[in-house]
Amino acid sequence: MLKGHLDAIVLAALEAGPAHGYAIIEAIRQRSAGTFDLPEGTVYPALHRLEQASLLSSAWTTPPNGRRRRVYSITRAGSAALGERRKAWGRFSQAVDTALEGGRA
Amino acid sequence: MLKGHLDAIVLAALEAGPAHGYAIIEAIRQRSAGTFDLPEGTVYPALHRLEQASLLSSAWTTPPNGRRRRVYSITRAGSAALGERRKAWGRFSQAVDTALEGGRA
DNA sequence: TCACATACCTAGTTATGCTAGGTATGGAAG
DNA sequence: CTTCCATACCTAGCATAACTAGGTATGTGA
Repeated sequence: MLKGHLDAIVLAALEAGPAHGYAIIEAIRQRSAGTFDLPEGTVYPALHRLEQASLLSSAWTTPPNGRRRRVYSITRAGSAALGERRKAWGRFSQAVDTALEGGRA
Repeated sequence: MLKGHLDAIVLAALEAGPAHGYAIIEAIRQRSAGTFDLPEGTVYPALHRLEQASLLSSAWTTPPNGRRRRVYSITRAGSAALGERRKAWGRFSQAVDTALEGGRA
């Protein structure tokens, strides 16, 4: 369970440049050092959600020798949202750290 | 949204000693420096869940000059589970950190 | 031609946190 | 003495999110 931070992770994966669903899954696996090996049923709905929210845009591509792919790009709003999410994650993880340690930190 | 880490936070709050629901809410608020100001509708069901799972035990108390209170204590299994949760949180937060930073960390 | 990897999708289940109510008592204020 | 507030407990039902478990289709190599 990714506990609500999936959106930020997907946005971050697309920050480096556009990619299609399968590649995003692979990128997340590598960027998290293997910890997040996400099933398609998790990622595809998330991509649709993010596009619905205008944080991503998508376009179908059919390269001459390849399969059809839906390539996602992060939008301006998506970059802004990612910035927010990163800050929110920082605050959240800090708070959990101190709560788990007894408030001593 | 506490995103699945509520149980660990509640267990950690009870590590210092038994407490009743209202006091636990207060303790969590202080231990998280005000970040987690949890509604009762979040905490009470969580306490019941944790007792159901034998990670907590409870007893009613009626102090001579006070109201009835249900005091929760962490069990042996609860302490063990808390240890696990702390480790899981460490792994999880580390993975999110690197995923958000681009895997450079 | 048969299997496998790539590539996409969705319906339905489950878990969990929260909203929005409700009950009851002790103490303070008027 | 009654009215209000803080304390203290509870639950039904809602919303969201991630995952399970399917399905479709195509290119590639055996």
